[in-house]
Amino acid sequence: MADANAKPRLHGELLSTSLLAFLKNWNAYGYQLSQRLAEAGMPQFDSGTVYRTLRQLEKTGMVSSFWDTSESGPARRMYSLTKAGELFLTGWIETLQNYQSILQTALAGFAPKVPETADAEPVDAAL
Amino acid sequence: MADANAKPRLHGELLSTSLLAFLKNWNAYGYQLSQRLAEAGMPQFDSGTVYRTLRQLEKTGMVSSFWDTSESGPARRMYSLTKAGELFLTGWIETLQNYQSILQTALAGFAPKVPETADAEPVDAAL
DNA sequence: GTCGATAGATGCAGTATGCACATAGGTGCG
DNA sequence: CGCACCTATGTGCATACTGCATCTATCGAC
Repeated sequence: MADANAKPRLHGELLSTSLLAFLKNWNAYGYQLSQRLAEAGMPQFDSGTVYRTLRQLEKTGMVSSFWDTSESGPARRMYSLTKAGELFLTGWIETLQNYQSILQTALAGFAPKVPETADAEPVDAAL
Repeated sequence: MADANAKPRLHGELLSTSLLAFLKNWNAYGYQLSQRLAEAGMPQFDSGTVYRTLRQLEKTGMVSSFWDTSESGPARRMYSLTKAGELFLTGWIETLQNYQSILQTALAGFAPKVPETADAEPVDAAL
């Protein structure tokens, strides 16, 4: 999962959140979302996973979809965000913001309140 | 995975990154990290997963550890960040920052550059 | 008809995860 | 001592998620 020279790759909750965010003010279908994410500079990820994630989000009521056959070409499954999805998205945004601020705190010298725990001299990272 | 009333839960890369960040200027052991994360306001997560993740990070060379028996009580596995871990961490921080900015863009009215694709009027999220 | 792009989906093998439980050292107490 | 409880780490198992390859299908161009 975490390989030395592994490029960060989005999946799981991050992918879900991305998709919901893109759908916030935009109705789109899987192929489109997959492309936009790639264009947006996200590390590329599996389109199969995108489709499956979307179906999952639908199953849990975060998005709703219908087959769009108005355009020519293969039918598209158009997705749109539901109220539940919006709420869920909001929750995640908050969590991520909180997460980032904790990360920053941890990186900037020290972590959270350290009661009386070990002193732990800033050892020169061994390898 | 994404349940309507599911509270965001950290795992995967997010958990790995958290752990590495905490270890950046601080040597600590699993139990400690688990507690700090909880105290920091992170959604609570499985301690078993934390331990396993730490072992994994060690296996991939991100952290190194040794048994600390200096204090009384059960032996502790003290972890410290390696050079590789620092690099990996840096990469992830960047990715996450990029990720967040994309999220923000998507949330703030519209997503990434939309070439000529569907107009998609800002439909009032159906349910 | 065949090639390529679009659009979505699935099978499979490998991995990650949550939950419950196991192990063990140490302290406090009657 | 016996026992409860906290610290500290780990494991087994069933389930879920993931990446990769592959499959179907529609349409336009040649």
